[in-house]
Amino acid sequence: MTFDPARAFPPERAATLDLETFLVEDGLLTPPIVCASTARLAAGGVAARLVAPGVSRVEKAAGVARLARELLAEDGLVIVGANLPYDFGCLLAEDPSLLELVFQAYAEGRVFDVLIGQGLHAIAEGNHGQDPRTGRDLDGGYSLELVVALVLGRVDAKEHAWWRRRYALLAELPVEEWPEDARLYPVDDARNPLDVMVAMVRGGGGGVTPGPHRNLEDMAAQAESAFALHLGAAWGVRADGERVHELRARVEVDHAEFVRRHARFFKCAACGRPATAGCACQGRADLKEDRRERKRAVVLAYGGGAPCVAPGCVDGKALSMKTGNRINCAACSGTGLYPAGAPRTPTGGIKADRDALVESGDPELVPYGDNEPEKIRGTYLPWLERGIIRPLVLRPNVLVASGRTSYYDIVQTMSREGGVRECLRARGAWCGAPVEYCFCSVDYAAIELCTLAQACLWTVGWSRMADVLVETGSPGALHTALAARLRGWSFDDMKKAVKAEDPVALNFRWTSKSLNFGLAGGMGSVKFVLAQRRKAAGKTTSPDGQVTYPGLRFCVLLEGAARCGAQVVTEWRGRPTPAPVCRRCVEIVDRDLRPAWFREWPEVESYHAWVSSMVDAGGEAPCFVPDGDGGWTARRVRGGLEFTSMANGSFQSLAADGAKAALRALTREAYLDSSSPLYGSRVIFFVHDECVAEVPLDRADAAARRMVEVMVREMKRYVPDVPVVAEPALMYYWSKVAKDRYVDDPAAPGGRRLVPWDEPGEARRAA
DNA sequence: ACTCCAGGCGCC
DNA sequence: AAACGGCGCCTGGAGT
Repeated sequence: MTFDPARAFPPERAATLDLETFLVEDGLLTPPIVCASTARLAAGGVAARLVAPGVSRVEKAAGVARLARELLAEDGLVIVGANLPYDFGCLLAEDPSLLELVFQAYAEGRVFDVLIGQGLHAIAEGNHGQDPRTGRDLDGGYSLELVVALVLGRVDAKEHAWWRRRYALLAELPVEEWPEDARLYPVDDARNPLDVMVAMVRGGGGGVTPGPHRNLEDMAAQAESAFALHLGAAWGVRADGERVHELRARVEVDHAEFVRRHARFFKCAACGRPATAGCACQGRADLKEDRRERKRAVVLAYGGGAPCVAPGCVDGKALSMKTGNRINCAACSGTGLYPAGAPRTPTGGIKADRDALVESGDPELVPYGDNEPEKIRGTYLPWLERGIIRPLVLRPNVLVASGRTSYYDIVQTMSREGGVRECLRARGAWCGAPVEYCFCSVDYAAIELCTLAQACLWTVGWSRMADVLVETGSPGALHTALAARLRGWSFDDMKKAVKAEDPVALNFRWTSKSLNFGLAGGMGSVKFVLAQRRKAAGKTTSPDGQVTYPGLRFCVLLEGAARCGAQVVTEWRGRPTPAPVCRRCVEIVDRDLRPAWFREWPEVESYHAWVSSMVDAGGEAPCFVPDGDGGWTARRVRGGLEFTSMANGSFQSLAADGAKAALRALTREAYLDSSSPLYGSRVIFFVHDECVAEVPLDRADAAARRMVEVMVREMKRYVPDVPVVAEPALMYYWSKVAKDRYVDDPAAPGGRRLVPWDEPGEARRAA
């Protein structure tokens, strides 16, 4: 039976809801309501009206809440809007008694968000995040204005928008005294989503994506996920002032030292003079990095140095074709040096990233490449500092092309090292919270291997990876099993050796883990070697102990080479490599490791064949979900894919969909189910396979156990034939190194109670 | 002063 | 035959 959007979301049973509110500000995502507007289809057209009864803001807000209650309670009515979680968030702040009705509407699939609808359609079309008229990337997701233009072809969506950010001024005035534009704008804003929704489900819009839209079968899940994300985002997260200040002090010291040591790579931000020369602005302007100098150093370190021979290039400068200005010569990236042997960027520039510096072996460039404090200083600290006085509220984006989520904030990309995450602190008396909380973080173990195994069961019909998972019940066993095979040991021997932290065993397990995570998506030998020489992948010490390399060096680890990179290649199988790379490492991977990996998981070859056939058939991938009958179906498709995107996307989207289902279930329970140990907890944010919640300290153990239960249960609905494991940790400060830590407690299940693994700030400092 | 882009880099 | 993917933010430099 095919899905019919006009049956699932009947326009004749739909009403829009849109609020005008005070402005969102730091720490507050649910500002006071001023008025609402609503629209629905009526005989001969659309009936839209403004709701702002009475004189005072409080009267108006109460009227708006009454309207919302009527709409939510109307049997079968579909609520339509743009970014509805925002409106519901404001409503719930105004009138918490609406909570059950809101969740119920979501549970019944009666919430239709036109922004999500446009994203879903774009995913099917293979142009998510782009303006389909121009192909250019969208700067901040889908807005109502954009969607109205794309679906209806109307460009007047914000015609009366002058008042949009000024409704606070009208809050205490009766509506009769409002300017006409202020009365019209909300009505437009209610009418537009309804017109859009009708086109999305029936077709007939006048724009470039006139409808009917594809993928709307996934609307209910994504809309509720958006609501769950928004609730967590509005709750927000606090930063610990003392830790942030400590971190700031530390990185400023590090930064000053770094600039002093590498002064020749810095120049005055105001006048551009080298930091070493001094200038009139000194002390008043910041220093900034001189990219040209950085690239020159790379060219020289990689054996270049002759003058650039490009036509028109004089000391790295050439004349712009457009403006005639002197700009950097494209051939030498402005260095004025012929870049023989230097690593290059995809567009032909000189690659001067950390890898290029560190691998140059140049005694000055190697330490210059290691500038971890810069990212902390420039990216993480400014954000953390906003969270000292007020909570950091987040701006989630429920749906990206892969089916995963993103944030227009940095929560999903917080550095695991350097004490950055550890600045986020669970609320408690220290910040005036009425309840003591701790963080509970639960993440899935190797979930994308579990979903890969499930995808293979569906596309290939069998999976040795699934067999091992079922046999061991442990995703980590996939790494151990491969390590055992690579080393020629039995599984049990490898397991024991790893537990005993035998260095050889650990090397093999690290290597295996990397192979398992990289190769399923179609990664080749060269990129694999390059990826594993990143700092985060560990480190490798030469047999004589004289050199320690960042990352894994297979020539050293597996074949005892004295040095990595004794021979370097810039071309492999007739194609240039993204960076110079150790020949022996590539050979080991290409000749031994990669084939061994495919022998270990032979289903992947067939899986890749399935991917190839789907790419050949048009590049449209089903985003699998179980059909409840042992097979799969697709609630969403993703178009425009090539081999590697589809090879990855097919298990990535399954993991994303399962994790989102878990997020929804956790959120429902935390808000609605007073009998659950999760009641009163708040799932603050979501990092693909990890849910981070604030849970009341007095029931943290039970809440954590329940989070694990719910997350496993929900993921199992998406990954029915493979075991799923979720691992909890409690902590006062967010951390990736947090492990589950138990104390004996006869009253707790199993006689032990999960407790925070770290200490609250005061205890830490005293210690 | 502003926008745009490439490059770089953090996470899963 | 061969092929990791998915994000968003910051910076410096070019263009306007």
